[in-house]
Amino acid sequence: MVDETLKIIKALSDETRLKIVKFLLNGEKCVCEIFPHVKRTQSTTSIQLGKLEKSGILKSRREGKKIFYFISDLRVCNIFESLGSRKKIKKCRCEGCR
Amino acid sequence: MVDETLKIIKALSDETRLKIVKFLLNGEKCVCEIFPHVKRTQSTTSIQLGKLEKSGILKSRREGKKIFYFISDLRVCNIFESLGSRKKIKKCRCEGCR
DNA sequence: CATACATATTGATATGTGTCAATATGTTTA
DNA sequence: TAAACATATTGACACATATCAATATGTATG
Repeated sequence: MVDETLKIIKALSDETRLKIVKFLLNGEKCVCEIFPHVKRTQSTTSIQLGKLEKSGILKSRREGKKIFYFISDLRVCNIFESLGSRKKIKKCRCEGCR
Repeated sequence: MVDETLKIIKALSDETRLKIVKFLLNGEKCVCEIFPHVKRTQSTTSIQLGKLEKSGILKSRREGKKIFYFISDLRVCNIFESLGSRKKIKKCRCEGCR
């Protein structure tokens, strides 16, 4: 139980990754939208997206040349609510939110 | 808003610190109880307790020779609920819980 | 006041990881 | 199928940090 909790918290414990997840609270985005938003290189962003996906927080789908990422774990949304983020979650695609 | 969230998440993103905080969900503990529980050196434990206190998650009080640490931020308790920790929070001393 | 006890700090070390440029992979389009 | 586009991977590097043993600090007790 510590392990699973730690996995999720560690996945969010980096500025780039946290910004990505917060950005995705507005709905799915493709990589080409994400990396300018977080102000990181395309490669850096891709690496961090990979980690978020590996940890189970995000999922991705291909649409033509683009790949879209979206939040896939309700617990992540709950964490932001817990932390008093007043931002309304609009188009989160995770099971609990849609 | 990312900054404050990140601060809390980073504070919890280490196995030792996470174990400490989970342990303290049962109520305040002194250092001499904490470091055997997390299976770390007294010095290591003290360092991590210092970081948790600095981040605002914990507070401490002295009672004789011993120093007791306790959770002081409701958001931390909420995070564990968000993450589906079914453990009942019993004696948490943070504002929201007592 | 000297000693034992509880916790904090310091210095050294090892390990992890975030970042970027360059390159590779995969997909569409002309 | 060649070229353009979107994303992923690799290798190098710098930096952060978790850990421990040893020591220092602070508190009570005899």
